[in-house]
Amino acid sequence: MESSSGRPEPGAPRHAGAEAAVFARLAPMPRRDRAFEDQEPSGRAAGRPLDETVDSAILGAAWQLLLRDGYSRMSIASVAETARVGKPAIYRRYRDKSELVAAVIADKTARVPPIDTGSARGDLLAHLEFARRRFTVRLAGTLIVEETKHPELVREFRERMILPRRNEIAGALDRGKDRGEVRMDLDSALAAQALMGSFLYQYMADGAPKKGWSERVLDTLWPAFAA
Amino acid sequence: MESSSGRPEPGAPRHAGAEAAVFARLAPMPRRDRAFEDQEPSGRAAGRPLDETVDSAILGAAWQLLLRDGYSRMSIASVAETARVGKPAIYRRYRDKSELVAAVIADKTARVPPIDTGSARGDLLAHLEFARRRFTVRLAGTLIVEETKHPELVREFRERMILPRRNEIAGALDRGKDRGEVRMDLDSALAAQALMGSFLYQYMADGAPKKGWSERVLDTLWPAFAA
DNA sequence: GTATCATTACGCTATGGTAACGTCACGGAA
DNA sequence: TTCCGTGACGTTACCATAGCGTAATGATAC
Repeated sequence: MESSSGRPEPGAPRHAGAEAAVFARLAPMPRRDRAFEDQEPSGRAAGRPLDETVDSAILGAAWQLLLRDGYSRMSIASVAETARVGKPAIYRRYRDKSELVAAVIADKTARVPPIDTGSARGDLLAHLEFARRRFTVRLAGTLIVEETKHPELVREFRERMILPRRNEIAGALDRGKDRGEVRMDLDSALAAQALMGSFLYQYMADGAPKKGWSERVLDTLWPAFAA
Repeated sequence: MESSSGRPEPGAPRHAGAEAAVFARLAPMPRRDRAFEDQEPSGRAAGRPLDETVDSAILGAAWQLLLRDGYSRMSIASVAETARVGKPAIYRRYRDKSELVAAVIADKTARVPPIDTGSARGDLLAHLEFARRRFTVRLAGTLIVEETKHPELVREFRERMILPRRNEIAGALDRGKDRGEVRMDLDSALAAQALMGSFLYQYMADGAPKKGWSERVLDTLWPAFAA
């Protein structure tokens, strides 16, 4: 039973036998660590290495299908097909679907573009516009539903996609305080939530907001932020 | 075959009724249409009538499982099992899963409790508290994901659960304007979105908010609303 | 020699949706 | 009251499909 895979990675059971997989729950990320730079100074590599173009094809396809179909409707087979890759190529890298999706989230991680227009209002407007064009409500929706079944996914999502952006916005407000544009006792995090939340709720109520929406929101809420 | 009425129909908004009429054009509806317009004058009923306890058991189970598992994971079989009902009893009422879920939404419809504390701040606080304890982010999430596949569901959700509440809150703000508590040029709908949206985003970022959260949000945003 | 690659197939389980069976509730007619 | 037709009831079985995860194969890259 012991998987015959002669995988050189001792600590990273990738897809072991059924029973081994149970214990493997503790060791996420099969071979993914390699992505963080091939430590292993010695050029160790028995056998053919993983193809990195396959890596990114899988991640790209998974991201695309996750957005389109949601978590539970996204199938490994469809990911493989979209990526023009065999299913085993996926299972070679990720133990199961949830691990793949976690990797996708990690891959797409935030990348909050550094926004600093010089004024708090300008920063907030830029963030709203960014959210309006990029924020993926559907992704948030499909992941939050998995809360009970896959809490790791929600944690990953929060820590990598939600919180960094909220903190970035809060930071813009804090800079505004230093410049005297924003009232000192404002709870920046709550303010950031109100802004981003407006977007979320707008999407829920009426669908994606149109151009000019960001300005209206900011005009409405700014009096609560201004010094 | 249009209607051999099978149901005595004592004002049962259950499956059919005006609410289900939304789907009437897409959906032939086996014998449900009759419920809201067919002649009940004559003691309409050939055969055994639908059991209303089964009606509500199905809706209750479906609601519960929809919240727990999300739309795509919720199965008809599990609904039947939870409701202690046979699958055919469900298919006798709804053509398919999406129609069942639409009926569930219709059934749970808003029921925005009339909130009127006498002050705009009091009303807003009450609404926030209500959302904090009752708003089902998971439901919103799972439905928004179905946007492309089942647009009717999203429409139903918006028109029955989201918009009525938003309008109720906006109404509270408008009453505040009349009393001079709220600034006249406030966009009430946007303000309502910011409040409810704060809740949504809070849930996404940190999970369900704790006690005291509503007050903090309101304290933060109120200056933007006040006259 | 080893481990990846794509392809194909397989076993298993879950699901949607339908059909058949015998039973039970109801209204209307005898 | 008795009987009958209608249609809902639960149960069980069934079909077709789809998904997950594994295995076998032959080729190919290190």
